[in-house]
Amino acid sequence: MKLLVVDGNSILNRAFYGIRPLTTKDGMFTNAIYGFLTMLEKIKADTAPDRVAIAFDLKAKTFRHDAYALYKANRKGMPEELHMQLQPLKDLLTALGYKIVTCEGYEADDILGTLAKACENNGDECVIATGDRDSLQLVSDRVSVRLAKNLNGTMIYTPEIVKEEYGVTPKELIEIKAIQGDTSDNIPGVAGIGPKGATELIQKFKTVEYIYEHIDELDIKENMRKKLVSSKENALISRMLGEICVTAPVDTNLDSYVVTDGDKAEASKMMGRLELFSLISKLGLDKVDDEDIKVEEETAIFDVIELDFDNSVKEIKSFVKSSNKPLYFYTRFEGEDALTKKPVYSAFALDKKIVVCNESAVLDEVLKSEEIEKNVFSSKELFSYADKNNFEIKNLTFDVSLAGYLLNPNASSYDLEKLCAQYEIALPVVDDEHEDFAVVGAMPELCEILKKNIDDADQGSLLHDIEIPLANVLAKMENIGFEVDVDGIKKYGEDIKAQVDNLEQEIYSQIGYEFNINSPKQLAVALFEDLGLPAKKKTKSGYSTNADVLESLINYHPVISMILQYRTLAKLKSTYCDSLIKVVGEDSRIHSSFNQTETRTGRISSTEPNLQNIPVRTELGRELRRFFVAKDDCVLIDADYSQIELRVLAHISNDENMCKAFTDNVDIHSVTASQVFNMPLNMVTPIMRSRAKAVNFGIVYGIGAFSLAKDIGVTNKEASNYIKSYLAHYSGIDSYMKNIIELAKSQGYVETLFLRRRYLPELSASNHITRSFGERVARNAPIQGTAADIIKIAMVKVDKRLKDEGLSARLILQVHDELIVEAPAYESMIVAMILQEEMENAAKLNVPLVAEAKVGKTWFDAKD
DNA sequence: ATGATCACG
DNA sequence: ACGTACGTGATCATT
Repeated sequence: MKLLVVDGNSILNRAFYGIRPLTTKDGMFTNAIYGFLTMLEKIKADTAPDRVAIAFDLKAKTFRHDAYALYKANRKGMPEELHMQLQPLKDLLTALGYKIVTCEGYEADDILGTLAKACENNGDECVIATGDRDSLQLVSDRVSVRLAKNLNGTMIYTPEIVKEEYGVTPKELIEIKAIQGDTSDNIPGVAGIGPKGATELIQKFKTVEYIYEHIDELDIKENMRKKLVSSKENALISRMLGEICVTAPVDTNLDSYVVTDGDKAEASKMMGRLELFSLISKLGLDKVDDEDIKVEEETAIFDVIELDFDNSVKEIKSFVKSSNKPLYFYTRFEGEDALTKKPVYSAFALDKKIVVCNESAVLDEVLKSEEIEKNVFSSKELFSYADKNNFEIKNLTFDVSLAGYLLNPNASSYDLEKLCAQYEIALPVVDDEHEDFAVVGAMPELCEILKKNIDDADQGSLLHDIEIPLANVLAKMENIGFEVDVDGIKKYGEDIKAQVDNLEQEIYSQIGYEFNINSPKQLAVALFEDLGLPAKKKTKSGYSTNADVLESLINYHPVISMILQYRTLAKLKSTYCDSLIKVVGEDSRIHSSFNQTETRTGRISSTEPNLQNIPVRTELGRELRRFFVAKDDCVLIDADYSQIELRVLAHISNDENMCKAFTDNVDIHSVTASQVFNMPLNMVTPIMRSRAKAVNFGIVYGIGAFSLAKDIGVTNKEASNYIKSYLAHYSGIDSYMKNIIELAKSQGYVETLFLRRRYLPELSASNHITRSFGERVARNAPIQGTAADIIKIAMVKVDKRLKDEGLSARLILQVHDELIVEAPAYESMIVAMILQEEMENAAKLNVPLVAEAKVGKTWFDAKD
């Protein structure tokens, strides 16, 4: 029989500190729970126990020794964000069928010791899972300790391995500790003797007791004997404190620790509430969960019926007419990319009935109908479908995924299942063959809750006037795509490949052997071991070889600049030539996907391929933009905002000096330089301007002197002076930065000018790194988010203007502060005007918004 | 699957 | 004493 004993508090601690903070929407921390359960699964998989006991400390006020209580009292308690996870975890473990063991007046350690001892006595096997080395003293022939070093690394300790690592038997570890002490456990030990001395003494004399009994006769160096004598009392107390108790009054009958079925439905429900959806499936709870909740909540039973065109339309129309409510439906799309995506079926939630139809004509009929008010799951896919089939969608009033995103942009996805779980909406019961459709039956209720929450957050306009219309614009952008010159890219790629090959050979000859330059690990060996160059920065898995580090080494060895060059070119080749070519459609155009529910700030993102990070900063990289072209007889009109984030900052903070700078339309970085360096504008040098520019960026990101110093290559002190001077001159920004944190703490979130929210649970973290991150985000999110809102508004307005004025020009790309339109050459002037006008008038700020449009045959030409 | 690196705003 | 700017996505190597 094999018993697994888990040191609950210790593993919980590891999980909490080892996993980045995860929280639910309303700020409940869940990272430790998540980590604990993940680790528990791993431990079980590794050790295959027959029985499991999970030991926790009680919130014990009494300890078994008074002296111990005194020492322990100094120990720091758990941080609140860990403590709040403790009871939910225990409840969850119980629901999962585990036996939790606690013992009044004893610590988890003692429970481990007692159970381990019991196994030993009965001839059973025991594995102790902990993160705490204290338990190593329990190791024996029948007891092993599985020590979690960090999230990935674990060590199994047997008596042999303890001996190997410590040079003593497990029992003797207690003796060592008595002398060496342990500050984290407040065990004093012998002052002046550390691990080395303690180990030596115990290797020679085995026990503390023996040492003190024969203190005068033993062969010990005089100064060490002195230390031992003067700390005798502490040593004896320490000996007592350090030994784990093996006689705690806990149930030692192993059959009490069988893992039962527990209450899986309850467990799954609890995890749903904690928004730990990935765990539900990881623990294999999916199916059980749904049904049990349904029964418990007495949810309605829905019929799922598959109908043909005539009957579907009949049912839908009669529902709409009689219920006087919107139509709720989900359309399933399948396909590789924007062009091949097709509707497979649509499922409509009617009264206690889900009508499924795979004839797209039904979908067409519904989408075109002005009478049918539509609540949908993903409007972008529907808009895309309508666009491809040349009709317009009428009366689409609600999009579940967009609403879910606005309410909590921190979530990782917004599918119906997840949203229903998050908002605790029970799925209806349907027959076995139609389980997949059950979520559709929950849509009316889900929409009701989402709408209420959107109203409560005052986000109605953001959803209806910005995001939903934008979904239509994005869908059209995806469908149109961006024409590329494939042959041009190929030639360019071949040219680069030749250079990469050359560099590769040269690097090999410089280093003296062939290796994979793309492997940071192998490169680190080559540079820092074989060439003996100084390693500057460490990463988790070794020495960093990033561009910063390499640049600092550039004068040490000629191979460094070759490697830098190699990296640049290899990236250009693989990401921007080879991969780009693979995603060019039959129509010679690239159809990127624009994701509207991805970023936490409100920006859109672009994937497959990402067209928002096409090179521009280096000359060679920028060349690539020559192959992004307008189609025959057309041109590209590229318009970008000037300093939109700083203008937004000027508006939000209403800082007098910064607002004036923008109103006067003067160069903001020069003005900042003159403020920071305290001199007239005409005395500002290019270096001063570039430093001031870095400060401006830093301020937007939430700034720290260290990072600013690193960025512009000045001392920490200088950087901190810049910041001080900046905030003194822009006092409005200073007070904004202070106030926004207070506001964020008190309301739990920050918001943009257009009421887009971002929740900031990090602000209540006790870990200062996490908290500082939260503070930077609190400063940055309203700025970046408002800028995102503004360009979204501009996109909707530009799209409408182009249509209203009967132009053939079309928006094809957005890059955060830049819009690109493809238009017949003869429309270029009017389009440039429209772009500038709509972008500049997208929002009314305290400072003017400025946008500039340029025309060219290729993206390269239209960019400057 | 995760980390390191590097492309963009 | 800490570790260090905000937001993304793709690639390659490695586990």
